[in-house]
Amino acid sequence: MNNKQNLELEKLKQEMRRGTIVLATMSQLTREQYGYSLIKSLNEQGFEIGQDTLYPLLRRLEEQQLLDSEWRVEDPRPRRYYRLNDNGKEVLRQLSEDWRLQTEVIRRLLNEAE
Amino acid sequence: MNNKQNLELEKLKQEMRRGTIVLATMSQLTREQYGYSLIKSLNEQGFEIGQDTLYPLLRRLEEQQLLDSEWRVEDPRPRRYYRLNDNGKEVLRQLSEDWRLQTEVIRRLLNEAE
DNA sequence: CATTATACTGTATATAACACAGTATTGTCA
DNA sequence: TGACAATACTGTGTTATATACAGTATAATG
Repeated sequence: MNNKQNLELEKLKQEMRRGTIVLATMSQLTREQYGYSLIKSLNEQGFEIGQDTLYPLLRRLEEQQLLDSEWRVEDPRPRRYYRLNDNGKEVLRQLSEDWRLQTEVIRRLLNEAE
Repeated sequence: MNNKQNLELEKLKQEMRRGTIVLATMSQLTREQYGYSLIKSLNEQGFEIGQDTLYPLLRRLEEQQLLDSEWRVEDPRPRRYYRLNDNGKEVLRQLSEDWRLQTEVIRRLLNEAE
């Protein structure tokens, strides 16, 4: 596999991860977190995500009224805390359900391919 | 859940499916298929995909030299047949592996969220 | 012979991940 | 004490891709 092909492969993998980013992020926001801790936490658990991706996503989720955020200045350093609201929790439930169904479909497709 | 929120939810689900489209499509192309049969086959197995999505994808995969295609005019009707080449099969293998790892990570994240 | 299913091609658009740049504060350790 | 790494964001592109929309044309079916 040459260099260009490897690059294409990486792009395809990235594209695959793309769809899961919202789900992975929301899954961690049933309890309150701030951006940096969220990145660390996801990375430690094997889900790679950078600032470049997370912060815009958080703002978008807030626009869509799925989470609430709040500045906290009492902390050792000012931080913005994020947490799913009821709306967001319901959406997370539904996305999780959809995810389960969808992965089952893919699992079958892949098995068949072998 | 009001109308606007439902729309947002559908958009998020769609976004989730997005990443799986290449994988699902490629999984069916270890054996030769033409576009229309591919759409039918995927839909029957629970994976929704339309012409709008599939044909541009097939053209892209061919550009990336992951599949070969060929017009067949002897058929009752002219059809373009698609099939993964060796390159594509290798990419499918690697994507499948990545998918397995990735879904395992998400599974853990979701369990933890409950 | 009208309608439905089949089987594509081509162009346009919206969205979201990611890139890149910038700002500023808090440990830490030599 | 002063440099450096880690922390903790904001703002503005760029690019790739799914999807929308439009169009073309043939085969089967009742």
